[in-house]
Amino acid sequence: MRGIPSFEEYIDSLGRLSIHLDPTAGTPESAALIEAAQSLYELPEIDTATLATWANDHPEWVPALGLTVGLSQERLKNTLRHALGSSGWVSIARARPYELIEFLEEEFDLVRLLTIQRDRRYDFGDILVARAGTRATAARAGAAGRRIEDEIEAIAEDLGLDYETRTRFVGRNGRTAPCDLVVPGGGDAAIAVAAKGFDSTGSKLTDAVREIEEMAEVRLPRQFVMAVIDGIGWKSRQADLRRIHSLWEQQQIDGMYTLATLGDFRADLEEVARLRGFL
DNA sequence: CAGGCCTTCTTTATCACACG
DNA sequence: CGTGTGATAAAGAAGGCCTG
Repeated sequence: MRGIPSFEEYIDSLGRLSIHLDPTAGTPESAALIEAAQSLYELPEIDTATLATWANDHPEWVPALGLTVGLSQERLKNTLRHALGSSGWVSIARARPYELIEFLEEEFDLVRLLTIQRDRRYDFGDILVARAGTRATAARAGAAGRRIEDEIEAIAEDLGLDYETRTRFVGRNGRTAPCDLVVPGGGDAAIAVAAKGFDSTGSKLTDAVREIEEMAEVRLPRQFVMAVIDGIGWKSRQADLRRIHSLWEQQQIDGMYTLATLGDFRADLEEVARLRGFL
């Protein structure tokens, strides 16, 4: 047996896993996009009718229209699922191309954006900006996440409650669980609130469910647990959403709300706070 | 700088339909 | 009527930023 290397030696032996790719190298995906762009470029006229025909002729190129209005492939999927009932743009483009284009037009201004971008000349700076795009989307993600948190915090603030945000609360047997808002504080929690908004999908939604299950498990009977859950990402993650909903049905948590029913949230929060003598 | 957040990418399972 | 294939849905892993 070899001896155990020291921690420092281990650290020094860590290496890079990913390989670096030449950003100018082509891939099958980029080739398809270039072909799609060329095809759009050659359209003699751009309007909803010609685009519907185009989409119907090339269903697999629909993502190019998404990119035109600033929708990545994943966002396109989730948006279509929300609006047209399915994330499958191929089927949609084949069966109801007009509906697809009308939607992109009304919601995202497709014709205008395509028209002005198609004939524009792009320089080196534009390319660098495009490559830096992932950074911008990550920043947007953070902002979207705080949206719900900010909303519920504003309500607690407006009601004049003492509260803490983004912390853990203590439940039975001294066990703790995470929460996004707690009244009046994590150490003496009476009301714990989870805020989980996702416009995209992924296993993070499963993690969010696990977190709420943890809250339900740790809570004392007298502690009130509420969850504000929203975002179109849940439409592609219905099994996870169902798990939260059944916690509610079984009264393991006391309330579940979307941004649209935040009025109920406020009313319930106020009622419980009054009951506990915080107001 | 650990921990938290959402999005993107990848893989696996399920479904629908054409074909022989 | 079984099978194979293309497409969608669902699940899992990774990436990248921000905040306290």
